[in-house]
Formats: sequence, structure tokens, C-alpha cells
Amino acid sequence: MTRLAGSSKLLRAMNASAALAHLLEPGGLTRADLRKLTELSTPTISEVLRRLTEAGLVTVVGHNSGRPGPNAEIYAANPDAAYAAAVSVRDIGASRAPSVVAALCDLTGTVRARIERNVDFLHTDPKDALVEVVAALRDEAGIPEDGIHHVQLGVAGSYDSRAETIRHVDVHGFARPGLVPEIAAALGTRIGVDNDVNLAAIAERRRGVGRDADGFALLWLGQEGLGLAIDIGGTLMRGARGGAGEIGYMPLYAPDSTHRKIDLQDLVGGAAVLALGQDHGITGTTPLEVVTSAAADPGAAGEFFGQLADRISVGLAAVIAVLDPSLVVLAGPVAHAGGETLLAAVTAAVRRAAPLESTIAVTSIDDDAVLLGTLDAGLSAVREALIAEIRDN
Amino acid sequence: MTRLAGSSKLLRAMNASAALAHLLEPGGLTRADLRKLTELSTPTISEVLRRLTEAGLVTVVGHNSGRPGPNAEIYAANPDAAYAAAVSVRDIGASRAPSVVAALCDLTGTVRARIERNVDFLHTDPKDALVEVVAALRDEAGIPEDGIHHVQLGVAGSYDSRAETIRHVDVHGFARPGLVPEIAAALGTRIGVDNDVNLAAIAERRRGVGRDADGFALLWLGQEGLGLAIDIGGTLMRGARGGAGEIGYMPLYAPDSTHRKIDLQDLVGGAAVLALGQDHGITGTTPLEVVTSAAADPGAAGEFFGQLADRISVGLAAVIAVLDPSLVVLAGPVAHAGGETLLAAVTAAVRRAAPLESTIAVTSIDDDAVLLGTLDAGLSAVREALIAEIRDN
DNA sequence: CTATTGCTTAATCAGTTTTACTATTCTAGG
DNA sequence: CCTAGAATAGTAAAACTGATTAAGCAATAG
Repeated sequence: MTRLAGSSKLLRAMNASAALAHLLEPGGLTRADLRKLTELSTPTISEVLRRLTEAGLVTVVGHNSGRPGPNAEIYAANPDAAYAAAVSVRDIGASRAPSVVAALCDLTGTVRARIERNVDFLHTDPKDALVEVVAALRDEAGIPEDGIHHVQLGVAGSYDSRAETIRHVDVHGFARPGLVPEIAAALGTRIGVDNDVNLAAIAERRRGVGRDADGFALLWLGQEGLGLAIDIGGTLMRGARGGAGEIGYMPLYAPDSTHRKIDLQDLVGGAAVLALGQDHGITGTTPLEVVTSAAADPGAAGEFFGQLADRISVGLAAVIAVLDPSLVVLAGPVAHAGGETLLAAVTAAVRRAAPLESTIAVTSIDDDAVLLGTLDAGLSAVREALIAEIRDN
Repeated sequence: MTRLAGSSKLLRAMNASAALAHLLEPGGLTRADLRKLTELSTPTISEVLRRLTEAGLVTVVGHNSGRPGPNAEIYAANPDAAYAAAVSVRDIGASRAPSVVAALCDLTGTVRARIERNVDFLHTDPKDALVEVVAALRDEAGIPEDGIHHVQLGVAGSYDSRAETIRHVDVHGFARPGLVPEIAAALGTRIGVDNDVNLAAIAERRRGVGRDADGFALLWLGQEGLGLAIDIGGTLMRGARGGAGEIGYMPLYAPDSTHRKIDLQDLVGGAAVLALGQDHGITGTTPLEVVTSAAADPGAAGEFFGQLADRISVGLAAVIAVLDPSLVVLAGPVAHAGGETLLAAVTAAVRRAAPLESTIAVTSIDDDAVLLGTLDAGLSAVREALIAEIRDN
């Protein structure tokens, strides 16, 4: 419970930070709106807005009209008060996609720059690449040297925030201990790192099917591996060492020793999907191609989807039993390509395996979910930093 | 982030509630201690203590001495300011234990009364039984009619706090929708309901091996079923409908159709433990007896423990992959009886199945963990209610 | 022109802190 | 053993900060 104590200074800081928090939400607010939201009196709201405006965090963005009396001023957070950068790094592997995708947005979330790079991390130090990419973003958006407050990094691995170390990562050079503080020092900004699947879940929470859920589990079916993100009321469960959701390594029960030990990755990882597709005579040289062509002709690929769904339901059943999520989201390239056909098959398979109370859905994000989520995470970090700064300045 | 806003009234309430929160912790505090803890000035501390004392929430419990100057007064929460009652209801099933165990404690956590009943719920309405038990507790402790602020109920089922309904419960009469509000009305107190395994985890967090963990998963191996509780930094994950941790229903992967569908309950539930024991020629007519006699002669029962541990590791592997807990606690009668022998076997089995980073431990609570946890939960509820009451009176 | 609304100014109020002071108790020195 | 001095506990008064209430002025729709 609240153990904050203090004097009138604390009060002022709290009121300013409460107002700023409301102003950071999209859509402008008049003094009257803020009055209702914060339950503060008019003079106090004026005073708070005066200070926030002086600090450059808030600006007048318009005027009300159409009602009697003077036109009320509409305030909103100043878009240029701070910027957040997002960098998504991935193993190129089977797909031929760029290995670095990055974007920059202002305080209102508007994307100001977006670039793609094909960095060869075998011959480039991650720190140098990061610095170069962030500088390029700044150039493209035309933003001053110190404009970026936070750089958020997304990687296909688990991030141990306590040890500040990235683990289980395939991209060369990123597992080096001490890398993250080095990058932070080189960039001169705050830095956040998170698992790509977690970041996709953040995007799903803010713009996708997870928007109104009180919590959900997101199963990521990627070209290579698979992953899980757990959202509880908007916050992600990361586990003791950032390893929560690393279900690819989950061993499966073998009733007797005649079956070799297999894990979930062997069942629904990219290689397994590719092999399953070939068994069913479906064309394609990557998992994504296989599922895409199967989804194009669901009639012929019914058997394929059925078996794939059965395998997916093995993992989902464990997740549902442990977490009881109200919603399960299927995401990642394979799930996106499978679409409604895959969804129907998985729903049926899970219902067969266990009494199902969770809703299952497919991601509704068509753009690069990981990048969008990384941006969202970076933006949240910037906003919280601003609010905290106001609160305990 | 903090969106609280208000005027000096809020400040006073916050300061009072912060002080009360500190005073509710065990051990008395002087004004000087509170000064350091809250960073408030001496006059303010005096004022806050004056108000809290007037409200009867705080009393002087002693005087400092041995240092120069006047003897400082030592303040602490008044034990008799409020009481919490805990009632643990269980299905008698194979064990012959009482079906209702209840206790009452004061605000400092001292147990003032404890009773056991063997209520036949086939012929008694839960509401009537609850009212009777709580009245008996009050009598035994000699506490006035309105002294009990909160009654906490523990049941072997999942509690959906949104629907105020108990699900998956074996005890007759408790699944009836609307029961919980009825009980609350009949008792005239606040009421809390939770799953027995969750409550055992609360006890483990406050008095057991989970004390210093930043999070843990508790696997409950009971006489009948099994369950899981997930503690994240002191708060429990309950899932969308209170069904998180209902891993008994978790279906297991069957690589081909020759194996019938089985779930985890079939593998490590009480009946399975009993059967496994009999297969290995271990004496005993209940799961607890089997494990107890096996643990008495670990040399002869090595094979039994090995196979049991293999089965347990199936469930644990899924839990660890999904949650990445820093600690896994084995609890419940079977685990308690298995002790260090079982622990060693399970640790070995899990290590074989998956790269293990989580520590595994056996519960360190010898008393009725569920009842203790229920008391703890009730006490926390009372304390938070008092703090909140002060805060926004 | 009037009613209504937006916003500011002045006066008041509540709560905390600073400063000053008194009272109490231990320690040290005679 | 007694007493002076130092350190600490707690209170009282005054000053300070920030919020609210009340009053008033300006702007605008109808």
C-alpha cells in the first residue's frame, strides 16, 4: 500500500505528474477536462499547466468553440519534448529479411523515421551498429543530438534485466556480458532491452486484439523458433532471469523410453512446420511459404492444418492450465499466414484436449509487430521517465 | 504511474497511512524511528500519532531507556484494533482429517483461538456452518460482536472473484453461485475467498522458504489432487477466472494414438501415488502413508522415488518453461512426507529433463500451511483495509 | 442584450516545516 | 554521593507552501 509521505512539495509534484500523465494520452484536453480527471480546482490546474508549459512539456494545440463563453484552450503534450527510438535486431536465418529494422517516434507516438539495414553482425560490433542506426534515425527525422531520451532494443532472446545480459540469443555478438551498459554509454541515452515476443505482445496490447483483455498469453510462431509472452493487465511476466515463455525448450512427456526425448521446438518450430508441410505435399521452401500456400487452398490442406493445430495445442494446453488466460493470441509470421483457417483448427484441437474457457484469436497486426511493440515500449519508458522526473524533481 | 491528485487532506491521509503501515509491521517504533522511515518532521509525526492513538489504532507499548535524554515512547499498532478470522474447508476424502479448521488472530498476527470441526456438508448449509464456526472462534477468544473485520475462507477449488463464485470444488454446497455474498451478508464482515494452494503459497511467502524469493512457483502434492500457485514478488497469479494453476487437468502429449489421453492428475494425483507405491510393494492405504513409509526407508524405495520424481518433473518442466521461477517449492502432505529424499530425486529428474536454473526446495512449514496462509491473507486484508480507511476517510 | 463559460485574482484554509524552547535522563568529574 | 553538562524527547509558535473558495472580468453563442 501507499507508503509515500511528504509535504506540500510532494503534493505539487503529484498533481503535476497526474496532469502530465493525462496529457500524454492521445487527444487534447481543456482545463475543464483536466479538472474532471484530476478533481483539482481551476486555479490549481492553471498553475500546473503554467509550469508544464514553461518546462516545454505541454503546448496549446487548439481552441474549443461552438459553446457560449470564451474559447477554451486545448492542451496536449508537446510532441517534440522527447523522442523514443526502437531497434529490432533479428537473425536473418531462413528468411531473407533485413537484420535490423528501426524507427523513431515523438512523444505522441507519431513515427518520424524508419530505416532498415542489413548488418552483418559477424563483422560488426553490435555497439557500433546500434550507434550508427540511431544516428541515421536522428538524421532522417532531423532531430537534435540530445533529443532521443530512450532507445529500446528488441532481440530474439531473453533479457536478464538484473544481470543486464541477453541470453539464448542467436544473433552474433549480442550475448556478450556487459554489452548493454556499453551500448547505453555509447548512445548516451537510457536503454531498454526486451525479448521480441514480449514486444510483439506489447503491440498486441496497445493496437491489436489484446487491447481490451485483462490479460492474455501470446504464442509466437516464428520462421525459426517459437515463444510465449504473458500479459497480465498490461504488464508482462518476464520470470526470474527473463526466461519466462521460453517454451521451445519445454520437454514433452514420453510415456516410455522407446520414444526419444523431444521438446516443443521439435514439434512446432519452423523446421518442424516445414517438414510437416512437405509430408503433406505442400509447396514452399520456408515455413512461411508452406503455411501461406496451405492457407491459399484450405480444402486441400485440411489435414496439414489439423496436425499442426494438434501440435500447437500440446503447448497451449500446458500454458492454459498454468496461467488460465482469458485470451490466447496466435502471432508471428506462421500464425499470421495461417489466419482464420489455422485459428479454427487450433480452437478445435484445444477444445478437444481440455475444457476450454479461454478465447483464442489470431493477431490483428499486419505491420511488423515486433518493431511496433518496441516503439510502444520505448515510448512508455519515455513517458514514465518524464512523469517521474516531474514527480520527484 | 501515480495519478493521484489532491490537496492537503490527501497529504494528511497519506502521511497517516504511511505511518500506520510502518506501525503494523512487527516491532514497536519510536517517533525518531518513524521520522527516519517516513522522512517527516517531528511535529508532524506527533500530530499523526496523536490522531492514530485517538482512533484507537495505535498504542504506547513501552519506553526506551539507556540513552541520555527523556525516555522515548515506543508505539505499535493496537492488537485489539481489529481481528481476522480464517476458515479452511476441505474435502475429507481418503484422509480422516477434520473438514473445517479455523483460527482467529489479532492485528499483530497472534493467534487467539483455533478450532476444528467435522461438519457434514451434505446436511449442513455452508453459510450456517461458517456463521457457527466464526461465532465459536469469537467466543473462544472472548471478542466482541463487531471485532472481526475480515473472514478469509480457504477451499480446495478455484475462486472466480469477478463472478464471486467457487469453481472446481469438491466440498458439497460450495459451488452454488451467490454463496459468497450470502456468507458475507450473514457474517456482517468483509470476506475473502481463495484457493487452498494459493493460501499455502502465502504462508510459504511469509514464513517459509519463499520468504526472500522474488517469486516462486509452489507445486502442491495433496492426498487427492495436485495444484500450483504462482507467486510474483509477493502477489499471486490467479488467472482470468481464478483457474491459474489447475494443472491437474493438464493433458499430456501422446505421440501416437495408441496411448490413451491422460492428464497430470493421472500421473501424480493421490490415486496415482498410491498405485505407484503398491507397484513397488510399499505399505500404506493412503498416499500419505505410502510416501511416509517410503521415506522411512529411502534405500529400499529408491526406485519408487525415482519414478515419482520423473512424473513430477513432467509437470514441473512445463511450469518452469512457461514461468521461469527463481524457486520451485514442493509442498502438500505428499511432498512434506517425501522430504529431502523426494527433493533430491525431483531435482535430479528435472535437471535431466531441462536445463535447470530454478532452485527446488521442500516446504519448511510443519503446521497446517493452508490455515496459516489463510490467516496471513485475512490479516493482510484487515491491514490494507485499515490503511485505506485512514487514507481516504 | 443576456446567459454562460473560461480564466484570473484575492482571500482563506490546511498541513508541514523551521526554529526556539522546556523537560528529562545519562555521564563525568569533583 | 552530588552536581554540572551534554544529549535527547517532545511541544509551541511562527513561517511557508500549495490548494480551495469566492469574486470578478472578459469573451462568445443565441
